[in-house]
Amino acid sequence: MVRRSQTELAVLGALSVQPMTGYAVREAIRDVLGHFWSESFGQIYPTLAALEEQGHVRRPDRAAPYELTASGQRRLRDLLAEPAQKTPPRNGLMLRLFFGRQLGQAACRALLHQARDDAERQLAEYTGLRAAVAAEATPDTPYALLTISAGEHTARAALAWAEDSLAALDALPGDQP
Amino acid sequence: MVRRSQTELAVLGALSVQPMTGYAVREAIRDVLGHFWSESFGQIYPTLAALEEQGHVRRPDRAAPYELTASGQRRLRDLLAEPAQKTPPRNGLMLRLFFGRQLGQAACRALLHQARDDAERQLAEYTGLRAAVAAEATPDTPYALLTISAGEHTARAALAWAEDSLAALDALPGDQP
DNA sequence: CCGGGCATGTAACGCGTTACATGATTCG
DNA sequence: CGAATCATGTAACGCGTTACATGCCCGG
Repeated sequence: MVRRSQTELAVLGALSVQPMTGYAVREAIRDVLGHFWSESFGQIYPTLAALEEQGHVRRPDRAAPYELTASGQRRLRDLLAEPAQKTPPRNGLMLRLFFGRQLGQAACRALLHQARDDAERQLAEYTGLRAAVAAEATPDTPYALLTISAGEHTARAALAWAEDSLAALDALPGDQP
Repeated sequence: MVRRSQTELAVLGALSVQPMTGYAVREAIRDVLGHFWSESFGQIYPTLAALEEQGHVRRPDRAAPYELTASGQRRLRDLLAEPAQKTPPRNGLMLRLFFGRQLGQAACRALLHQARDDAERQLAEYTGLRAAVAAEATPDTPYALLTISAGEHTARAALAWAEDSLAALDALPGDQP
């Protein structure tokens, strides 16, 4: 089974919004998709070069931003229609908590505090982001809000879980912090 | 900044429960940590070989299961104490929904249905798992329950989000399915 | 005796990150 | 004029997956 990169999809998607330089593509992915996607320079530039060679993107001249061609537009739709391949799970926090007895109860509490604070900060971020996105209504806005909503739900779940878990550790016999 | 693998940690952690062959380590990771961690054969065997060379694990003879040495025990605690490095986010579902206008409303609905069903199935799985783990009380049980609880919270959040989102798409002007 | 599970590895490959190198432009 | 930002790339490396190769042992 071939494992295919989804970098191409992310780059084409970014360019479908508006023409951009490679640098701007990276910024767009970091700032707009950053909550659920990431790409590094070392991926973006070679991908753009390959896309240009295949005629999916074009630059009027070397200084101009890349823009989607008709074939690139088609390619984007094809890639979007492919099933999303899930990355294998790798949650370092869970790995540590699972072996929490080896790590010690106090350290586990610290990890959970950290997780709670992270979730709170993220939730605030999403709330601000939602306001910013909702302000300007484009045909794309409803879909962007879907992904923000997912972030909010996830952050709230993480928050509740961390607090449940801190309570559960408190109820545990043994050294209290 | 060095990016360090956490495979070593997962393998040492598995062996901290009981001595195991490489094959059993893989099964344990798949069946017990599977909800938040994954390793493949191609990682496990070389890691075991390296750990053996460093004296962190030992095999009485070539057919026997690996067991932790005192130094391996120490190594495990050191690795557990290191901060969990988060893998960069890569959520193919969100990527597709974000560009949902290009993909089409009907296809988005299909993705969300799929997500809802997945979340429901997972939730049921966690409930069963919780019962199984809670049945046998060991000092490790409370920590295992923490990770199961995280799974439950996450699955419930995904479920609620998918249903919210389906409703939001229904409210959208445009082609209804 | 044969199929399936147990068991141990290795080789090849692709993906992705990090670090390095370089230059233009802009702004204080 | 010097620092920061914009901009484009390349090289090296590590991680992880997949596929391949091999053999043992046990139950039907």
